[in-house]
Formats: sequence, structure tokens, C-alpha cells
Amino acid sequence: MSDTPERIDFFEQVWQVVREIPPGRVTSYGAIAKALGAAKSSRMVGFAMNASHAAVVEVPAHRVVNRNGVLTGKHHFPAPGEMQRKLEAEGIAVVDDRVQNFEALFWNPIEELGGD
DNA sequence: AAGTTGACCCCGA
DNA sequence: TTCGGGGCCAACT
Repeated sequence: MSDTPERIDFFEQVWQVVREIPPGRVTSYGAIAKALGAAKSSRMVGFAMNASHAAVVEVPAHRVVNRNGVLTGKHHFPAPGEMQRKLEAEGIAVVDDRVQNFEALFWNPIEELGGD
């Protein structure tokens, strides 16, 4: 236990869940936070996304939206419209920065990962 | 060391 | 219905 224990950073936990999101699907920050057992730390989930660029593995942050299905983080992408463009590439319809049929495309990490 | 910020969410008026 | 404020926890200045 000396020197870098197996302690996984809060960010990595989020990244792992996000990476589990199948293509053509989307989830919300709150859902991920709740899946990690930190429903109140939904803000940190978005913060972790900001650090997703530091992730060694590619993180599909474009599949993560707020509970309203709105692309709140599109402005943080390397290029404007990058998020929507990727979502459309997955087969997801995005209108006015909002995911259409969000409820149907919503991917619940708790159910998929087995969170009770 | 302390204060501010933030890719959010929930509740009251 | 829209608008405003509080809470939460970690990173940033």
C-alpha cells in the first residue's frame, strides 16, 4: 500500500461507466453518478468528462447528456457541433442540441451494470 | 489556505 | 409554466 494503491480516481470510475455505453445510446450525468453511489455528485461526473481528455482510453463523452437530454457539454468539445455530429453518426437524432426520443435511447448504467 | 467555479439536479414560488 | 436559489463535492486560482 505504499506508493500508488489500487485506488481508482473518481474520474476513472466515471470513464469506465461511460465506456460501457453502447453505440446509439445515451445516458445522463445523474444516472452515472447514481451508479457510482454518488447521486449528489452529478456535477463531478460532468467535471470528470472535462478530464476525459486525460483518459488513456477513448471516452465517448458525446453519449453523455444531462437529464433533460440536452447537449450541455457540446461547447466543451474540441470543436462546436462535434458532439451532435457524433451522436448523429451513432444514429441518434439531435434537434436544437437536444436528443430526440431520449427516453428510448436512454441507457441506464445501474440496470446494465447491475446496481440493485 | 480560502474562495470561486462547474459538461448537474431538485424543490419552492 | 417559467424563474430563482440551494446543495453537492472536487478541481482550479
